[in-house]
Amino acid sequence: MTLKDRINHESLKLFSTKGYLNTSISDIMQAADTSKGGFYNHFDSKEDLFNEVLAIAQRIWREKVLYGLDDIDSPIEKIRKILENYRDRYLKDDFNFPGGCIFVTFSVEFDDQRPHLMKEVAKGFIGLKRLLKNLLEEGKERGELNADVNTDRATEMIFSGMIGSSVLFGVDKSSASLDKSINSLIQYLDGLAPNETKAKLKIEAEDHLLEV
Amino acid sequence: MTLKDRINHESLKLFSTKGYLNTSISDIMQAADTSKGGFYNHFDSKEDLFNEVLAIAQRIWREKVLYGLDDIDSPIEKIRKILENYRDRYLKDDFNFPGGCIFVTFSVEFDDQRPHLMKEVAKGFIGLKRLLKNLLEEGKERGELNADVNTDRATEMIFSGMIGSSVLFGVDKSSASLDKSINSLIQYLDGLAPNETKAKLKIEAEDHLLEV
DNA sequence: ATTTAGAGACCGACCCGTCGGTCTCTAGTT
DNA sequence: AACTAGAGACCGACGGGTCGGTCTCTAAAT
Repeated sequence: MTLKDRINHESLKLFSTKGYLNTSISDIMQAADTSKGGFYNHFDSKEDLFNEVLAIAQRIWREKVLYGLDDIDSPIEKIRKILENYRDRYLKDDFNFPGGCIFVTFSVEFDDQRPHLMKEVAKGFIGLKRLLKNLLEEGKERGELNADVNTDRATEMIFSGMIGSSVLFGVDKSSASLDKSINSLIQYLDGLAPNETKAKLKIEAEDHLLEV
Repeated sequence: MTLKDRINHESLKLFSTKGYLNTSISDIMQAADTSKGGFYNHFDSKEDLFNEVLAIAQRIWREKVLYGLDDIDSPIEKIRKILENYRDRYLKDDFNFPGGCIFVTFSVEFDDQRPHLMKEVAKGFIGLKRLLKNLLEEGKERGELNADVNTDRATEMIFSGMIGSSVLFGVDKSSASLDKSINSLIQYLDGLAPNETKAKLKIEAEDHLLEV
């Protein structure tokens, strides 16, 4: 592993835990076991490093979260897979992101003070949201969702649920509670399916008949 | 308005936009139009200021988000009111929190580097979650929720949805998109109600009969 | 009513440490 | 001998915090 790779990887970890602004070059030097000279030999500036690390983080995110999606045909099952990947392969990835979702960290520290950096980070959010929306719409077209499901609202629920879950995982660092919140999203997704809804519907209709 | 109040209020605003660690005493001095001496005459340290500001933020949060709850009997309607307050009275409160939810900002910057400060912030999250859970359970007991609703999961959905919404509001600062994400949560809440579910159920049952 | 003493609000120069970044030098490779 | 990766001394700006001092306001003394 070259020094540059080491700096990139250690920066990724530090940024995910401390954020960009609160990570100093000294922190990075120490973690990567190098010096000012070693650092500035490979990077023009801290912001230069940031851009490289962001690109790496996005690449890893894609690898982790979109893993195995091509093997799945159903758009709704793809979303389930995304949620599972997000939970198990991305947020719990202590090797790359010991501090939790790096994009959430970035967005919170950049939103009001580093607009030009924020822009790059926001692109990722927009991409994820669009992906979810497209999959939900395709799922609905294919009849995998109940006809009365509003895909816009479902997108909002899953998307903000994912972001919220990762913030809360950052707070308590508990795998168990991360599982709970992501599993709730998966259950929510299941609840949008027409067959289950209809099964539930039948049972309740019967109950209702018994009651009346 | 005394200098101390001014410092507290300006700090509240600055912390909500820039976070605690990235707000300097100089920033605060400038915003409150005072000097080092003026500042340290009222506060022992930056952390001392933080504790005071946190208490103020929590008080405002309660005032804003729990506003009008006592006039409502139904626990589920209370949750609806909380969501509406959270959307209109809290997150859009530019006077106190121009940078969005201050607790999210704090939690993201503290989670891995200021555990003792994190603890205080986390208490608020725990309190909100418990409040939601209690209301949902009470709502279910009263028959305001469908019998098959899992209150634990519903709590997770609403709670992480609220947190996620405020992060995303911080990113795009768009009232319209905040409305969309909070309204989706309200619609979700409505979907847990037994009457609506049964009405929907009936209609769909009829449709199903027609199809078969 | 006037004087005056003291409390404390407020100012800003200053301290030391750390920040991001530059520069020179060394040691190893080719 | 030429080149280069890396080391670390160094720079000015800025961080949180201190300190000597001024100004104002109140309350007791006259």
